[in-house]
Formats: sequence, structure tokens, C-alpha cells
Amino acid sequence: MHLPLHLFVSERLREQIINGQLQPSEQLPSEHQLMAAFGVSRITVRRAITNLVNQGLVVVQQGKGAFVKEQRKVIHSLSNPLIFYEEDMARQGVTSAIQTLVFEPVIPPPEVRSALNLESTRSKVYLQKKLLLLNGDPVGVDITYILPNLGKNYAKELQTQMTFPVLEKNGITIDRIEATLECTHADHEISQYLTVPLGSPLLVYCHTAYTVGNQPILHGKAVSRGDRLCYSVVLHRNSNRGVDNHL
Amino acid sequence: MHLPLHLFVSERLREQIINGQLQPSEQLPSEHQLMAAFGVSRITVRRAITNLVNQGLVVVQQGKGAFVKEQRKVIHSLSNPLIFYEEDMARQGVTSAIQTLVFEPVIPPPEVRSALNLESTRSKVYLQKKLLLLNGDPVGVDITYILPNLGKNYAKELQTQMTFPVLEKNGITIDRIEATLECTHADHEISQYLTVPLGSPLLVYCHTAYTVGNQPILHGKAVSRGDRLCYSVVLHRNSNRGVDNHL
DNA sequence: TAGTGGTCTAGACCACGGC
DNA sequence: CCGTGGTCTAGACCACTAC
Repeated sequence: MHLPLHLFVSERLREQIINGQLQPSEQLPSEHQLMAAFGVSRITVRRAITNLVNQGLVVVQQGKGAFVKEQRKVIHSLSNPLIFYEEDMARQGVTSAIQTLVFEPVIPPPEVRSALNLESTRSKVYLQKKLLLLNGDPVGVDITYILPNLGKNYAKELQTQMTFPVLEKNGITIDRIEATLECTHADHEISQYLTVPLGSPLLVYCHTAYTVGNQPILHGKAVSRGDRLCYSVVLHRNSNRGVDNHL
Repeated sequence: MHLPLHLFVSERLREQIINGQLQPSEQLPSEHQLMAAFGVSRITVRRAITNLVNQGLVVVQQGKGAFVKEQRKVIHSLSNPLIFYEEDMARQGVTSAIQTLVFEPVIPPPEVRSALNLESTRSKVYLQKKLLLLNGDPVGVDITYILPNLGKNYAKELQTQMTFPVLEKNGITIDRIEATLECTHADHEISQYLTVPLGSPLLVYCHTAYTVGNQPILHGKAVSRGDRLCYSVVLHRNSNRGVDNHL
């Protein structure tokens, strides 16, 4: 079984990256050099580099070269999303910031309306789109729909701070969060936002938060760079048992 | 700002897929037809198709053509991983099965040793590698390390059934699971196992299970096709509070 | 046998980064 | 200015699927 040439080349380079012959942030040989080294055409070299980019091992910068990618992820704990977010990030040596792109009342799409238990198709909620920055880089986009009275009352704080701490500080207790975690590919639009190649893996965290009265108060979706973020969670036997029936 | 031709072509096709002009599992025009339709070279057409494949919108089959991809994910609930797995799948209209590839005692790598609180560098644990099949398709690979006495006692059951139900049935109670969820790219090896293109997004679920005595009994990593699986979880305020200090 | 996609080539021109 | 990667072309040959 013969490997295609482009795979042969990319696997060879991959080995060198994995075993440390090529260090993180080190520059790969130029396309011209690789053509000579492997005796293949430029298209084949470029295909090999693309393979490595698709595997998240290499980043290329026009005019500069191709470089071995640094691999370091920030852990976002789902078990204490309420208050300690900034502290969590600081502990990991990362400065976090949010940048609000949109904050306005809107008529929500149907799936949001049902998640929030809204009866009327005309009731508005606050829509907030924000960019999550870690060490200054955009690593995620968050789209949250929040009940109108909350959005109005805490508008100022919500636009500059993380959502849960703001609610918490104002005495609004979140009792339960139902969430899903999945991954997708970056489309052209989001690949621009997050400065990643088209098709890069993204983590999608979709959540609905409830107060003690089982009243949903917000529903949101966070889309983050899969190469920069990771979620952690602690699951308990007792606490999870009773809830399954609601699903 | 002019889009590159390949992006122009792939975005045009993308619109047709999103708005339903091209239905799921429908065949795209052939490369030859697209060359004529857009007046571009074959390489550019192929680059456009690659863009769509990278975005998970299209699959290609040599000798047959390119087809709009079906999008349906199975939800794996983390809040009841203990007993109801098969039932969960059945409820979603999916038949699930596991296929054990490896089941043998080994000396675990250091990170597993520390996760399982093993003192000696010589103590062995059972290593199980298994393939997760949904409707017959391989969608995930699971690698689990389990304490030796458990592996030995329940060897037969463990090789044909899901891990947690087996332990549960034998009176071993899991009190707590610490887990992380992240995503990666398929490398060449795993892209063969899961029949996905190189670089496809994969979900990685990494977990350590503890009994009531705070004793870790198994540590595992499940790598699954991001286009076929999704995790759900319910987070509770009270139950999560006390645990944060352990992290 | 005809049609599809998969690999590979040589070569032209453009765009960006840095000297 | 040069070296880097980015886009695009025309064309050859191979491999798989179907009839």
C-alpha cells in the first residue's frame, strides 16, 4: 500500500513535530526547500502543508512562512460558571475580556422562545452578542438571549462583565443549567472573526439557565476555538439522578 | 474586496445547501459541470469542494460524486452515564454496539498512573480499547484504564457491554466523575478508523471515575466523530459548590 | 466503456513581510 | 528589493463505480 505523496510528506513532517525535532513556533522549511528535499512539485508540498494545518499542527502566515503551532488550552469550568470565571482565567495565567458587539431588544427566533417559555410571538428579549478575548485574541463568540426585565435593569453591567457574575451580584440565583456540548466547523464568516482557517474545529456550548422556580431566564450559545478552549465538569451521582426524568 | 474564486464558488454552493436548493444526500454537479458553470479551472472547482468538505457540508465518494451531507447527531447524556446508555440510544432511534479491540493488563502511562493514584510504577491495570458503533458505523474510539481487580473479575462482561452498567450491576457504585470535554482534529490513523477526512473535528471526553471513598477506579478517553455525537449535561448549583475546592 | 473523483506536474502571476 | 506564501491555469495519468 503506497501512501499518496502529499501524505508521505505531511506524515514525515508530522513525525518531526511530534517527536520534537521541530519545536513549537519554529519555522518549517520553505515550500521551495521542501520541494527540493522531497523531490516533489510545489502543489504536492502545499497539499502536505495543508494536511498539517488541517490537523492543527501548523499555522502559516503569508509572506513569513509556516510555523509549528503552540498547543495550549484554557480550561473553562462548567461546575462553577457562576462567579469565578475571571479568577479561573487568571489562575491559568490568562487575561480575559469581553467585547460586546450587540446589545438590544429583539423578537427571538422560535427555538429561543420555546427554551425561555415565552408565550407570545411578539415578546421581546435582550439579545447580546459578545466576543470573548483571551490575552487579547478573540477565541469565542457568545450569543445570549436574556429575559427583558433583566436585560433592561442590568444593561450597563451586562455589557462589560460576564453574565452570571452580574446576575449573581444582583441577587438572582441560578439553580440549574441545562447544556449541550458539541463541535462544528468554522464557516467563512466565523473564520474571519476568530482568525482561524475555514473548517477549523469549534466547540459549541449551548445552555439554558433556570432559577429556583424552574423559570428559564436566559438561553445562549457560545462558539469557541477548539484549539484554545476546553471545558471541565464534575458529575455527581446523587445530584444527577433526580433530574434525568425531566429530559 | 474580491473573494478568491474558490471561495466564491464554495460560498455559492454553500448558500444552495443552506437554503435547501440542494437537499441532504443530493448529488452536487460534477467537477466538469462546475467548471463550465462557473468558468473556472478544475483545480479551483476542487478547492471549492474541499472548502465544503472542510465545513462538513459535503462528502465525496470516488467514482460516484459529491453529495450534500446528512446532519444528524446523537445525544450522549453525561448526567446519566451509569445505566441508561443503550436505552438513551434506542430512544433516539439508533442501535448502538461496542467492539472491543484490546483488553489486556498493561503498565499504564504516567498520567494514567497519577489519575488512578497508583504508587508503584510497576503496577498493572487493564487497558481496554473499544470501537463505538452507531447503526453499524464506527463513530468513536474509547480507551479506558481500569483497576486490575475490576478488570479481572468482570473481564467477560466488560468486553461486550458498556463499562458503567457492568460496574453498577456488580454493586460498584460510582460517586463522582471528573471530566473534560474538548475537541481535536483527526490525524491520519484515526481518520481511517472513523472513515472521516483528515483533520475532521473530533470530540474528546476524558474522564476519571471515583467511588464513594474518593478512590479513582478508572480513567478513560473517548474520541468521537464531532459530526455524529454531542454531549448533554445538567449542572446544579448546590451540588457543584462544594466540589470546586478540590479542583 | 464512460463518467466520476484522486494525484501530480510545470509554470505564471499576485500579495504580503521585511530588509 | 527579495523571499515567503496565495491563487489560478492547462493538462496528464490513475483509481473507483457503474452499466
